[in-house]
Amino acid sequence: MKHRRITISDVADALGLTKGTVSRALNGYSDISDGTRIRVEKKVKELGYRPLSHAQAIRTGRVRSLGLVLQVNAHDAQRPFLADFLAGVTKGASDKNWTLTVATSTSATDTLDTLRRLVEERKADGFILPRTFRRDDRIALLKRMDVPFVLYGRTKDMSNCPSYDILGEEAIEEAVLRLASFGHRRIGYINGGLEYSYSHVRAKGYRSGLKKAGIDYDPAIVQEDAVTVVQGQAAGERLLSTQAPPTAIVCAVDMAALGLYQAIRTFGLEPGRDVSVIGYDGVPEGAYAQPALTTFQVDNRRAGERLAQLLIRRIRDGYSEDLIEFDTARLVVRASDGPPPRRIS
Amino acid sequence: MKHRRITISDVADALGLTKGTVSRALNGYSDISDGTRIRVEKKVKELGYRPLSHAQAIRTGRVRSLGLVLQVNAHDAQRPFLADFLAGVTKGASDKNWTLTVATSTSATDTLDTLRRLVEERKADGFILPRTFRRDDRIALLKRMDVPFVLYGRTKDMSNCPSYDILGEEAIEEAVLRLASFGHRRIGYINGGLEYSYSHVRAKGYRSGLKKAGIDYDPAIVQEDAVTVVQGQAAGERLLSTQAPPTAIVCAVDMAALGLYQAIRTFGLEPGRDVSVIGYDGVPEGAYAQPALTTFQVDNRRAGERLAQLLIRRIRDGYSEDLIEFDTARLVVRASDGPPPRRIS
DNA sequence: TTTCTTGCCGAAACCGGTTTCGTAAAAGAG
DNA sequence: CTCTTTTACGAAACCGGTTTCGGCAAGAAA
Repeated sequence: MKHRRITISDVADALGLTKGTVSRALNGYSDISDGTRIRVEKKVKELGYRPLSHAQAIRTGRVRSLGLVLQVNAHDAQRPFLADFLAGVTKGASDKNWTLTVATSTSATDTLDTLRRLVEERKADGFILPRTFRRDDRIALLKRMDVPFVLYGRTKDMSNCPSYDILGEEAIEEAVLRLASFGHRRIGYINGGLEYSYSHVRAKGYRSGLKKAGIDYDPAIVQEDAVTVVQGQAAGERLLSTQAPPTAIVCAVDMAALGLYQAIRTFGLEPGRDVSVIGYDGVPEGAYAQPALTTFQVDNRRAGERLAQLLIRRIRDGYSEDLIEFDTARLVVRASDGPPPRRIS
Repeated sequence: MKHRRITISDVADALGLTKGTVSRALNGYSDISDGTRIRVEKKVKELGYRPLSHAQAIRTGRVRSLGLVLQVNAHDAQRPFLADFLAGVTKGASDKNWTLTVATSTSATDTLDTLRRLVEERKADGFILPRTFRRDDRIALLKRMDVPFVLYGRTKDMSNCPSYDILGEEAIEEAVLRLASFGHRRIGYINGGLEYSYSHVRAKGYRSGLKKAGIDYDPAIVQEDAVTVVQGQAAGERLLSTQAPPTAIVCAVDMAALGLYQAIRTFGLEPGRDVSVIGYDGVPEGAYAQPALTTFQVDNRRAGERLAQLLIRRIRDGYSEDLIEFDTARLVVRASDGPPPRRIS
């Protein structure tokens, strides 16, 4: 025979109580004496009883699960950060005895459909929204359906939006100042796509860095929409083709920086020596590149864990102002930046 | 007021039926007339009714969810394949209206605990076991608890094990034969860890390839336990330090091949020209490496999708022999292999 | 016409929990 | 020592589905 799983009634019977009493004892109701509460807890451990979360869910409406919808067709920088991020999220979730339900989608509308389906079938009590856009339909949808969520990133209208984000503006500003302190005066910038909110954040850091360094902003040495190696290479070639090409370039995304390497070599120059490069993300490839890429490392595991905790609190206690957190990226100095080359001519 | 979700009773009331009848109509019972069945389906669509999966689960015992426990401390080659794999699994699952529950663990025993917890709380009806070991405790545990699973890979005792795997032996054999046809006679091999079943599979392919090429097996040019760049580099240095170093090296894992590149350069040689290299996995880094890595590409998205389908069939219909599938890896010819260098001396 | 099937649906139990409500016993107040 | 309040638990409803069982009505067989 299959060993039948033990239910709350088994626990109740073993103690001569009713299942209602056992349930209240386990859920911390105040009308249970300490004596019985302890007896119940002991018996639960003894019998190895664990409530079925979906049996609880039917009454409480909570499945104790976090939802995550990943859009994966975009063959962008999503890849490297995923494993760490998942590790963080599931850590944060399982610490509180929650689980994670993941789904994938292939387009923005597909993402919305998937979210809707998960909500309707109540597969999750709330959602983590990674890679937020400036204007994000997911947020609008979930707000309309009154479903809790937390952002990894920011968005235009942050009202009632619990969120966690890295201070990319600080990092990029620091990158600019660092290059300026090396003596660079022509510092270019390769940004990500403007639909992403992080691109605006980091661009802001670029400008404030220039201002603090007393350098004028020159749109001729700023590029956009580069999040892959190929796009980074193209953007780099455009920058280096300008009349007064930059001697240092900050990239909003590591993968673009790696593409920039190739562009630099196309011009017969050497990254790190002739043109300084500083990236952002901390992708593993950067450490193996030649020269190893100086970059700002983001701790995605920590991000995932914090996001899970924030979301659980949001689900349990509702929205409050203190559900907004920021963290910093860590500068990892390697070999791709330094003083500008001495002018020979 | 919050808009109450519509239940099966709402559908029943709207049609003047009982919820039991509606339930049977939707679940294909034969004692429902076609007329009412159609009326029910129309009304369901009209009202936008969707059953709560956890409400169904309480009676049926099925939560319609697949479980996946990833061990992520091992900072190995797991990383790149994850996004595609997840995309495949969730695709296969959601096509049948199932979902995916993921958890992570940091050690082998942690994995077992996590599996147990998910089973006890019934967070999943079955599990996908990635990266199978020769001797795998997860399999033993799930068999003992009578929980369905499917392997991505093989194991020593395959009895009653639904599985999907890539024919790594064929790929590696082809790699050896390809190198032999270029004229190589000293073909080395860098294997993965012997705890993984895939290492045995691919080693078998190496030997059979040698045999078909009429080359004797020489343990002096075979290395093991290399799954990272660093390990690959170390293994490569050992191979190249031998008395009669190989002119071509096959790697069981791409990341090791990328490490091998560095080892080759350490010896003042150039990968692809002086020493041919063929990898296996198809990691994206390989395409950007110099020279671009010739490798066997594994379609992890397809693997995930097939695994999900196999597992759902296993859960629904029980085990049968046709739940074992194999697929092939696709040779991607790039620039890291070719004829051996002409002997100058 | 009577009897036996068969088709089709209602009624109710059931799954494993949570929550409300009522009340006996114990404790406190007068 | 009575009366009121509190404590601590039992009883039962409830959540939203699924499944079993029984029976009415229509059609088939006798």
